[in-house]
Amino acid sequence: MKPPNHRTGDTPLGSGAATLGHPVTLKNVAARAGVSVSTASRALNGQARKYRISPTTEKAVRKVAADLGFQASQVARSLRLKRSGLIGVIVPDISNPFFASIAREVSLGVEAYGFSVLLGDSREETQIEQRLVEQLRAKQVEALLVCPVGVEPDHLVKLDRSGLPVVVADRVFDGIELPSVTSDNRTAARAVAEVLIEQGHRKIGVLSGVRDSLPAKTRLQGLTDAAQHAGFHLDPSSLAGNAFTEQSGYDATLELLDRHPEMTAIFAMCTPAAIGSMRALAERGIAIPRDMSIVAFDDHPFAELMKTPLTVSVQDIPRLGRLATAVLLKRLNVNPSDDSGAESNAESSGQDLPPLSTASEMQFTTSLWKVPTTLLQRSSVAAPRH
Amino acid sequence: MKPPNHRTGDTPLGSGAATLGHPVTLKNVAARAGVSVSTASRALNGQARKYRISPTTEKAVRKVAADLGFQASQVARSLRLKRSGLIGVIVPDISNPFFASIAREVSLGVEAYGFSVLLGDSREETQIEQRLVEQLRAKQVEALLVCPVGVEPDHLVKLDRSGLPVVVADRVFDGIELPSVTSDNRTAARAVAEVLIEQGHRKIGVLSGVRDSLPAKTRLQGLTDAAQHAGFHLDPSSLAGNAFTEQSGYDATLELLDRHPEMTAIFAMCTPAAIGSMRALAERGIAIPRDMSIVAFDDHPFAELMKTPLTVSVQDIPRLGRLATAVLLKRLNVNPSDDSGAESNAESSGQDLPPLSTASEMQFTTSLWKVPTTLLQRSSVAAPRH
DNA sequence: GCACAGAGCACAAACGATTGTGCAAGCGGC
DNA sequence: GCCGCTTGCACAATCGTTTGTGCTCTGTGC
Repeated sequence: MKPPNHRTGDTPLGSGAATLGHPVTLKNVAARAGVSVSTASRALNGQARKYRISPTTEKAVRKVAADLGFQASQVARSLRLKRSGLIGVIVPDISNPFFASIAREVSLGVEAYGFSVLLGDSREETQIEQRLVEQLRAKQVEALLVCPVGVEPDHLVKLDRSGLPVVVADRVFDGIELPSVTSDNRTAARAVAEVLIEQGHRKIGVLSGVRDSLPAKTRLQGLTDAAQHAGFHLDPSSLAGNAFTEQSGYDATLELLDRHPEMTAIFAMCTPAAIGSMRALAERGIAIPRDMSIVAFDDHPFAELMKTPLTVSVQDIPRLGRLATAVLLKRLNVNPSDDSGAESNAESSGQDLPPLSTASEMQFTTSLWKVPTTLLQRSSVAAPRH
Repeated sequence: MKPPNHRTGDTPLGSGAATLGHPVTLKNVAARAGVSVSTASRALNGQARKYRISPTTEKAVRKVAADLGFQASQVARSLRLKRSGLIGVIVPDISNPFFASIAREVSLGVEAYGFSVLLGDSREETQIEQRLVEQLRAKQVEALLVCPVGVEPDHLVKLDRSGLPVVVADRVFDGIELPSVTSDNRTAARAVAEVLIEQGHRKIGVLSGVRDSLPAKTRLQGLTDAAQHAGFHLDPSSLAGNAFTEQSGYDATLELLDRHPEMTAIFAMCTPAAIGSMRALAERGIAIPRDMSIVAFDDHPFAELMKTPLTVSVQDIPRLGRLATAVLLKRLNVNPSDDSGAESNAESSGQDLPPLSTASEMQFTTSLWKVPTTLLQRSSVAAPRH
């Protein structure tokens, strides 16, 4: 009828992919193979037996498809199947290795099931986060993994209720009605605080992350636990900062130095804040650990290599990412070894994830999974000189 | 006819988004507003005037849409418009801040134009890279930014020829027929090499990245330039390694230490390799810079904070990312200030990008843009002791 | 009283896939 | 020779949009 195979057909030889413009469509394949579109579709989707397509025909279709370099349009497919194969991942800052690692694990983990990751960088701004959520929703993502920026999880809860599975990681909120994945911050905070306390520190300044976020609250809780156990308590005025950023750590440190000159140690709620703090301390000529001890939480994998040693509580970030991925997949009802998946990565199937083995609790709306942390002591702590 | 507004209609009050399942479609909106789908579509797309929809009707439609929380399905839209609004970004390792920064800039830069970024992590494997390319192609990405893994750009060139705009960054290839963005590696390499040479180093070991990649070749070239200028030349046997990875740096260092015990300095082609090298040196009890000097290229922003100081050539990564984004956008024919874009980020429009001001050269298939680098000297270099 | 213009909207055909169902052969049994 | 079963495939509806075209009014000029 139309001259469709003129262009695709007159390349030197029928082999190779489409040469230009001409998106190779199923219709083309079908025409060239001399069958109908439906037959072509079934032949290519392994539905040959089911719909009684002869092996001869099937092979013919496959050959033509291969020759033409046919790739089914996922958008048409999505429309029909109501499955976009897209998963949204929204993080506050992808250039932060912590979030990058999480994104990475999700990307690797879902790839085997034919999903792709749509990336969103909220720049630590709630407003942008919301815009991204809308943008990704419009793109029909099938699920969302969010490391929320701040303190407003409401729009996420609403989204989840409206049928789009949402999983939150790291920046988890208290009583949030969403499946969440985070580290065991309380235990970790206590452990890291005890390093200070055992050295005799009592005047401890805290560089806080977003105050209302669960990580911040829980880490504070762990510190309080440790203090209480050691028989003292922390004055609320020794808290400063309100963000998980380097800038916040810098500002908060200066603030604390002014407010509490007697301070002998700093408890940073994240590595970026610790780095900002170090900058501030360096500017004031305060040496670590001679004049000031410092401990922190590991938000990224380079802490190990930093010039000022830093005692940190190390999160198993890839594991956290894998756990989040597993939760996502469960919510998407893809049992590992379902689709074309089950290829190589057995680990992404949740085997190494204890909480997931109890697969029963995976039908939930609100559960909190925790990943254990380890303590890495480096010489950023000494006894106080005062 | 059908009872479509039964479900969407009986939520407590028409306000708020869809409560469950019911994807709010244009048809719903139209029905509720008492108009046809086409009218609804035009009303919502600002085509009211053009198609003589009365302002009354237009407002009514808008209101209903807002009430229902209507969001046009991008997949249906894509199908019709043949524009997916998707841009693929494929990098060897997203958890490497260098690539993460690039991905970030792309994500931020294209967001204003309604594009989203589909992320692919090739794990430094050509095979996976190719699989990802196919996967993203099927998802109908409108353009691809690739930081290729290795040495085979052919499939990318073919892709570009077949009509899918491809831009490559960083891991650029010699004579590759694709628009490329990279740093000015030759100059940078020369500068960093001269730091060694001026201290008297002549026995220099080189930790190479992928041998056939342009960054590796060009950086070697810069080193050779510097050597030649200083009146000596490098033995090919002083090269080791063949990947931009920490492992490669580690292995190559051990190899070189055995092969050339007289070596006094190391020239690492990337920071991960430098880090691997440091590990190897530490294991052998070799101190920096006392026993061995080392210089490197900045692949990530934390070099500044590392415990062993490292003299590096610093790439302006965000700028590289923005440049790549600008090239992408150009190839997509979105002039900044076209769409709903032109919001805030003036910088992403290419203003800060000198090579782009010459907008004429943007219609190309094969151009190489370079971003300047700076030199950051830190005490990882001392005079040789031998 | 009629033609005609413009306003205001509806119809229907795409886009590229999937899938339930229907239709035409071929073949064996009686 | 007819019925019925199997085989092998084609038809057509559908997913949710966009958009060219055509239809029906209302009002005006003459």
